[in-house]
Amino acid sequence: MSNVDNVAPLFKDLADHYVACQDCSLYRFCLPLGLHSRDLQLLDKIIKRSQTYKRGQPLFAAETEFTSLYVVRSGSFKTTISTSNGRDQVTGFYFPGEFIGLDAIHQQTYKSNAKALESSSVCELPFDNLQELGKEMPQLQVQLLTRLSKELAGDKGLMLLLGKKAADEKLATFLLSLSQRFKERGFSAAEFQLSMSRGDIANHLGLAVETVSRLFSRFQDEGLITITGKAIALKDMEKLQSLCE
Amino acid sequence: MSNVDNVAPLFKDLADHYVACQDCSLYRFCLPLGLHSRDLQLLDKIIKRSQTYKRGQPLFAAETEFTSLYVVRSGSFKTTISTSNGRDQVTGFYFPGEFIGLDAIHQQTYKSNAKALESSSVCELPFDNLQELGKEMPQLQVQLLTRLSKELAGDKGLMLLLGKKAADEKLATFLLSLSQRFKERGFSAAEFQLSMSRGDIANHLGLAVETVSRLFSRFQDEGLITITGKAIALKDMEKLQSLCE
DNA sequence: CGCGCGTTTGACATGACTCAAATGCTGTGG
DNA sequence: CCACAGCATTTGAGTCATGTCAAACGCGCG
Repeated sequence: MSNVDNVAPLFKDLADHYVACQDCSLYRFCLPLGLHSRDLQLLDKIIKRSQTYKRGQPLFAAETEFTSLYVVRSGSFKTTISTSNGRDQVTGFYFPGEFIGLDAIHQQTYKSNAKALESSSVCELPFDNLQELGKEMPQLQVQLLTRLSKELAGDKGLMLLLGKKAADEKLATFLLSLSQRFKERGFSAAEFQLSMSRGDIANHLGLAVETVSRLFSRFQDEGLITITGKAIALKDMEKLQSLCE
Repeated sequence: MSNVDNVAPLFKDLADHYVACQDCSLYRFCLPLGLHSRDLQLLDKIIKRSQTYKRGQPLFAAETEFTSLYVVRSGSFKTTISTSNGRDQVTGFYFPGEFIGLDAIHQQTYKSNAKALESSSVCELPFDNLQELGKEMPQLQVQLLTRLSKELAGDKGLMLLLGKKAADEKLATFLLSLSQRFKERGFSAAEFQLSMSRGDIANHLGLAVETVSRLFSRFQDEGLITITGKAIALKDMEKLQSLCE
């Protein structure tokens, strides 16, 4: 049994077969929210439910032509950007219902790399078609605007984390942010799987792998969490929360 | 003579009197770009050209109701977000033609504080009116989307800076980014005024004030820059550039 | 079953922060 | 217009959190 299947991907039921937006279990977190039935069907037609992506497989690469936005359908992804000398920063993790590629709109070029963290699938939204549709569906444009704004606000929070927080505060903030996102999707806020590696977490938080590893150990010793491999349980949310300020 | 007037604010000519979009010297960097003449006039009508803001004066405060987007007309602003225990992070500096408040759309609440860095003025765009207009002007929505995407891309770059760069690389990157933005606006890329304090720069880059001060001195010793007070001249762009990777 | 990589743990080095103090600039009030 | 008060900036010395290097471990995959 592969590592990938070992950890059941989120919303795995959506991975392999066609599901129209209106029947999709992600509907209430997703773009079409608030569209009328007729509009929904039009949107449905431009969505490409593409193949699945295996762990490590790129969804798109930096510096390639921007064609589509993607919404995670099942599994998870990470995005990274790189300096010219090869250092890179994990800019985000993406879970079902979340958009990937929003930062590519303005230059019509992807400026990040996006990779699957586990077996995953996406809904592909060809941007030109989406914009055509947007002309007749203001509500769709509003949704897009809102999504962009939400990611922007999240990134400002990350800037606070990266610029002002100590290592333990960073990790606590990260864990609670994941927890919150799983909770919103109807999963346990206290127990979940970390589909990304320690290296990815460390990179994302601006820390060394060793620091993250040591912190996981310390948090466990202090009774804040239980962690075995990729499975984590948050045991003392209040203390974690108090670490975040 | 006050400090504020000492340093001539950018686009000061726009500060005090009414200028229609089509006559505005910022037109080609601004929202209305690409709108038809008729649409431009409609947009013009919803814009509030509000009073000027003095140094330190808030444009809006975090946790207050979101009503408007703002475009800087003259001068400059900074935005900050805070942890619950009072630490705060400068999330951005804003110059003429740039949008402030885009991260507030999704929750209809400002989540940052915005403050003038010098005597400044803005165009206020009441969001509800803007959305009304957007329904009949897809081009306007596209512009908005593009602006949001651009800021998002910039923030990803800042995450790379905050997470992966050493102090001197951070400062070099910051200086060149300012240089680039001034250049785009038709100003000298090599010589400009730093309207923000050393403290603001340090905070924005995730450094201590002392570190920034020392780096300015070092850069000067090494012939990379000349700096006296708020006036800076970039003397060796290539070396600065090589520090950024 | 064995190789390889991700993870953990330990020892040490160091870049950047903190504390402290001198200096300079700015805005204010006389 | 000048003098003073207060804040911003610079510079120096010492500390510390986190990174780097190194090695052992163990899980997962072929």
